Amino acid sequence: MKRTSLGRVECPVARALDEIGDWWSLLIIRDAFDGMRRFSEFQKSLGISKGILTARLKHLVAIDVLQTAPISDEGGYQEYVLTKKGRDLFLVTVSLRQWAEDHCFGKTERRSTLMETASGKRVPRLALQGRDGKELDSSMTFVRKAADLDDSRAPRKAGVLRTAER
Amino acid sequence: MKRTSLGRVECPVARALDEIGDWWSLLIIRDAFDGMRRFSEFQKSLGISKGILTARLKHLVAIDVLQTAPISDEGGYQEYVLTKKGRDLFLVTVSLRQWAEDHCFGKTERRSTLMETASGKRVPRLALQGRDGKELDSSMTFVRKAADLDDSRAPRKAGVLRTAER
DNA sequence: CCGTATCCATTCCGATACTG
DNA sequence: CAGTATCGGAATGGATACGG
Repeated sequence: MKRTSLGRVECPVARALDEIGDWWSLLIIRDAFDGMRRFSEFQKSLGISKGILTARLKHLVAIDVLQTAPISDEGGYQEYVLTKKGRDLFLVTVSLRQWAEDHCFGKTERRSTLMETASGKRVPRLALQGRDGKELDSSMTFVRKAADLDDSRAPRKAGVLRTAER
Repeated sequence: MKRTSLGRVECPVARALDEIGDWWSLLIIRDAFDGMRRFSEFQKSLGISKGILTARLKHLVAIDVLQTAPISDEGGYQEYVLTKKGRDLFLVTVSLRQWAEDHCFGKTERRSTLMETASGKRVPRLALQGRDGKELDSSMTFVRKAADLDDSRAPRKAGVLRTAER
């Protein structure tokens, strides 16, 4: 039996994962942000098998995250280039990167770093600002279901979240 | 043969995906942000099979994204609660959500919405600000490899990115 | 209610060989 | 170089039955 499809649910998080939530897609996209465009570049960088890479590239092209373009000086081959939809995944990769920097490395382990070209310094932290300009965290938000769309009155689910201290 | 492990690579994006990059983990975490804590709540919400849910919850506890706590009024059962590491995934879910809102829904399709409790309005857009206060996109950044850490001089890879117009 | 155990189909993925 | 084809092992995931 096939995996349950998340393509038509109302939650945007689920839809995103349905499109790019597999093990390889975001890594391919990361490499594309890093300037890679050719089959062999991806394959070498990722250590992925050719068959899987072919399948993933096809999928990413199909959902318009990547776009193929002919390589002019070479015989009939394609290169894979990010579309607008693909470039818009930038903040996704940044959020993952910053989370992992905080939680997935030992003190002494070295890691690659995202740098700002203009200043030559590290890219600042991502932050979600509320309407009042202060930073929002999850406890200050709630999800309104699509069905409640017409109900412009307030948050039934606010304050529901209970989490561990640490 | 097993899947290549990404647990020890130097790229934080890869490490993040190694820990939470499977099909279900971020959906479980999304539900946890939504206030769910019990096995049956997750199972019902996700339509996931019990065996897989068990495996995923165990994994998330093992990597300290979720934490178990006894349910006081009930016999010996556990509830699953986000840790700090888990709560810090908030921006990851927000970035995925906003991307999918932009690119994965038809004009007329309804979707759930992340709301700000205080104002009762939609959560603003996530944005990455550069040092100068202006918004950064991928073309204004580059990745410095760990090996280049001591080389504090500038960007060799800046401007390498080529993308499609659309 | 909260899982565990088992079964089975599908999918994933790496390895390799092959083609233009 | 850029794939395609095929193989086989491993993991995924749904369904169901069972136990505490």
